[in-house]
Amino acid sequence: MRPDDILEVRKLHLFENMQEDNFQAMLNAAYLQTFPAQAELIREGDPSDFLYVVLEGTIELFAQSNDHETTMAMVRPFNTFILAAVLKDAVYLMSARTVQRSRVLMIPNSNVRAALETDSGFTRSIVIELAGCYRAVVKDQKNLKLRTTIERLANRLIRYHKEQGSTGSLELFHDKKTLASLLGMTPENLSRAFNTLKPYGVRVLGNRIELEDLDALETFAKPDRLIDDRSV
Amino acid sequence: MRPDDILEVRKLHLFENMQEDNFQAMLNAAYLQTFPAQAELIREGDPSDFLYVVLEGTIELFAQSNDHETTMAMVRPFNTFILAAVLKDAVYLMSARTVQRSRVLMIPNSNVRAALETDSGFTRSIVIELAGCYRAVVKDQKNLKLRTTIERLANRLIRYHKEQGSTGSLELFHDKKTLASLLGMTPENLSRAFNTLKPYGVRVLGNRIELEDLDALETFAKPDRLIDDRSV
DNA sequence: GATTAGGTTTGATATTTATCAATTCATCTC
DNA sequence: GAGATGAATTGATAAATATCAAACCTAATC
Repeated sequence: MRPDDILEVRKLHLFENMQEDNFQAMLNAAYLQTFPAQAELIREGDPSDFLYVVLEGTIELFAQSNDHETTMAMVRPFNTFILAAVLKDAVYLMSARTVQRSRVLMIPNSNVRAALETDSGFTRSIVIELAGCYRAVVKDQKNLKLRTTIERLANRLIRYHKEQGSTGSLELFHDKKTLASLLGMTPENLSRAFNTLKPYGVRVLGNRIELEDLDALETFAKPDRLIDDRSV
Repeated sequence: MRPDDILEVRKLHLFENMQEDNFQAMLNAAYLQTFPAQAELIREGDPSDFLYVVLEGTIELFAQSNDHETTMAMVRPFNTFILAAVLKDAVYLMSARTVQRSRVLMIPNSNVRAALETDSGFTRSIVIELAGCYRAVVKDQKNLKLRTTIERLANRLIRYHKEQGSTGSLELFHDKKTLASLLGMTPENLSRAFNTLKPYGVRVLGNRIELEDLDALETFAKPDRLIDDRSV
């Protein structure tokens, strides 16, 4: 494992309150793996074996039922995924695959839960992390139940725009098919939703989106900090 | 506070690993309140002040945005609500109101978080509880994104039927308007969804629903343990 | 027991969203 | 540069869901 990777992992909120020796023990037990694009990391229904930390690349969390598939979330560095399944020692509720070639740290389930018992700083961090995950899903659910597809797209564009420095344009890090699924709609509808937003200054240039009239877009989208603000 | 209430609270998974003196201290700081029907307990966007434990009655958690309102969950004894907001010391993401006259234990935010720091048994229970809450919302989201309204209704009926002892009939504990919102549809559509399920042996008698052909209903609903099984 | 209020159902219709098929576009390979 | 592949878009249509209005039912009130 590269020294600056260790540093990055150490800086994660989840690990920053952990005692140094516990952190080292956990790292020693962990595996660092690089996966090619489109590799399946976990499958829903399987018992949880590792806690995953994304160091490089992008991971798609998705779920299936009755021949339908939907994207639940995209995980980018330096975030963890499927923490809840590990803590409850339960089966995964979501599957995970790489989008691009990705580097991932895998910490065995048993080591995470051992550290949970012995390191109170780690335990407190886990509580905060989990509470944050919970609130993120609740916001997602409000987004789904209270907005139309077009409103969801508009607000997502505003969010990405802000995250990328409010420069008047933004880049989509996943293809439109995935974005559509993430927003709970079909690719065809996403395409039409972009057209509907044209009068509000939304220009689509492949993966680059230009927002030429942010005020108009925000008036339309009516962003709500209790849904869209990741930090709340 | 009645002795058997204390006993019930003590038995909650959230408190069962707490040290006796910490539990007593927390209880001493808590308020026991009885609210009439339709009383608003908390409003989304307000800073969190209490952790709530439902001892009697039913609480509806709901959210609003742009003149729309949706029911997020119904909380019955003996469960807690808005734990995540308290732990993060953040604003509420959901509002809460009583459905019927309800008795509720209110533990001040600061006492919960103090106990979190000092009582490691409590901290571990919180981790498990939170992880469970997270997984419940993830299941909800899969339910919303992967199923039609009619499938959601069918599976919900099967779940209530099982929870109530699989006697061939079940009772709805909330009115149909609320059930519709919980399932992400309008009351009119819920009514029509019930009609659509008639060929599968679903009989509606006010708040009582009879399932006369459970096999047929399950064949239609295709229940999925990774969505419908509360214990997974 | 008549009256009222609110929940529920039904009917007619509109809107939203999905599906299917065809076409365009971009990218990669040879 | 031709061909092949898959994503993205467009058009036509179907299905799902919401809306609006009216009727109906039920329970509470006076």
